[in-house]
Amino acid sequence: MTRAEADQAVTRQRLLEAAGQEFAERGFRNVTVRDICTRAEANVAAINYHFGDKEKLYAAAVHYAHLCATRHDVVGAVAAAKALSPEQRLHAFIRTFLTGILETGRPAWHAKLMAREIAEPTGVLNEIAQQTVRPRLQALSAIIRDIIGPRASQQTVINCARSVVGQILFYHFARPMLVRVFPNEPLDASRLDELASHITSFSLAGLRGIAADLKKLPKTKGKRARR
Amino acid sequence: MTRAEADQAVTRQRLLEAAGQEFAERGFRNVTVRDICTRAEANVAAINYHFGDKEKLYAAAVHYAHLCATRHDVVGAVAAAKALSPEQRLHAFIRTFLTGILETGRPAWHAKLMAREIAEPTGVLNEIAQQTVRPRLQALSAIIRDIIGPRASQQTVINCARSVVGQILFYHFARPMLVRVFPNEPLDASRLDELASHITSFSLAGLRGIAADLKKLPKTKGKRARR
DNA sequence: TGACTATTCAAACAAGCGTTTTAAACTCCT
DNA sequence: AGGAGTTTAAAACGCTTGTTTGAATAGTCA
Repeated sequence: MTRAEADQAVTRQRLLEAAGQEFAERGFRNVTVRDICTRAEANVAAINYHFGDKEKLYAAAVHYAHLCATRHDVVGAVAAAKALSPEQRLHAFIRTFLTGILETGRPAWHAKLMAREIAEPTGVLNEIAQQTVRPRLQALSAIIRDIIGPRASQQTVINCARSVVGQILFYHFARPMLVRVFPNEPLDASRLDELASHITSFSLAGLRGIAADLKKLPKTKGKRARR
Repeated sequence: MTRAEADQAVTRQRLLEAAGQEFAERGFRNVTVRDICTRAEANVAAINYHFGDKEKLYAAAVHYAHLCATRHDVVGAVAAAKALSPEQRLHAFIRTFLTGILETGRPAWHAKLMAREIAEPTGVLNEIAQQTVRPRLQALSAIIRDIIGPRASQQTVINCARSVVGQILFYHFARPMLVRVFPNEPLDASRLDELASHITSFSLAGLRGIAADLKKLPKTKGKRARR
C-alpha cells in the first residue's frame, strides 16, 4: 500500500467514525458536514471527495456500523449460547442488545445509529431491515417460541417479540425524557445488569403468562388464532 | 368579538392545526414554515405575525396538544375507572395511550407530537415532562403498585412502568421499521383492541411475576432493594 | 530529477431556510 | 364617507447549508 493510499484510508476512516458518532447522537438532518469535518479534523470538501455527498457518507456509516455490529452481535451472542436454556438465551439477547443502547461514546454508536434510522428512515432503512433487524427478530422469535411452546400462533410470537424489543429500545428513544423525569437515575452502562435483569424477569413472566393463557383456550388448536 | 378578531382567531387556529400535524408527522427540523402555511392556506409571514417565530409556533402547538390531550386523557380515563380493578385500569391506561399512537390523521397528532418531543427535545420538553408525562407516570405507578403490592421498592415500580410504556411507544417510534419488517400487518387503529389486549396480558403476567419474585426474596423487607 | 497522480485546502457558489419589510386590503368606529 | 387600526400578501433579505472549484501540496514511478 502506498503512502497516499494509506493517507486516504486514514482520512476516510476518521470521517466514517466522526460521521457515525455525530449521526448517531444527533441525527442526519441535525448534523452538518462542517460538524463532521471539524471532528474528523478534515477539510469541508473531504466528504464530497471521499464519499460523493452527505447521503452517501451516511449510507457508508450505516454499512460500517452494521459490519462492526455483526462482529460481536446480538445474534452471535445468542448463537454462542445455543447450549443454554431459553431463559438464559433471552437474558443474553436482552443484555447484549441493551449494552449498545446504554453505552456512551465511541464503542457503541452502532446501536444508536440503527435505532435512529428505525425511527427516522433516510433511504438505507431497507438495508438495515434486511441485514440487522430480520436476523435479530429471527433469533428472538426462536427463543420466545422455545418459551411459550409450539401451540402459540406466529402472531403471538411476534407480539411478544415486539414487547421485549420495545422495553429495550425505550431506553434509547425516551432518553431525553427519562433524564428529566428521573433526574437521579444515571441510566448508563452502570445500570446495565440491573435493567437487563428486570427486563428479562418481566418478559419471562409475561411470556409464561401468555403461554398459560393459551392453555386455557385450546379452541383453535392454538395456531392461527389470527383474526 | 369583532370580525377582525374572528379572522385572526381562525387563521391562528388553522396555523396551529397545520403546524401540529406537520410537526407530529415529520418533526420540527424537517418541516418548513412554507409547508405549514401552504397546508393552512396562509401566507408565509402569517407565522411570524401571529406567533413571532417558528419555535414559538412549535411551543404553542405543543401546548395546544397538551390541552386537547388532557380533555380525554389517559389519566382521566383511569380516574374515571377508579372503581374498576387494577387489572381493568391497566387495560384502560394501555388502550387509551395506544389509541393516540395508532390513530392516523387529524384527531390524534397530539400523542405523536408528544412522542416526537420525547425523542428529540426542542426546549419545550420540560413543559411536557411536567404537564403530561409526570401525571401519566403517577397514574400508571399507582396501578402497578396496586398489582405488585406495597412490598415492592419504588425502583421496581418505576422499572415496571417503563416496561409497560416502552411496549406502547414502540409502536410509535419503530413504525417505519415495523411496516418494513411486517409488511402484511396494518398496525393502525384496526389493531387497537388486539394490541392493547396483548400488551395488557403480557404486562399483567410480567407484573405478577415480579411480585412473585419479591416474595421469594423477602430479605430487605421488600422496600429499598435498589442497587 | 521531472512528469503524473492523488489528496488537501481555502474560497466561493447555489439553493433553501426563517425572517423582515413594505404596502395593499379589510373591518371598525364616528 | 373617511381615517385608524388590524390582518394579509408579495417580495426580498440575511444566514446556513451542501457542494464545487481551482490552486497548492505531497507522493509515485520512469
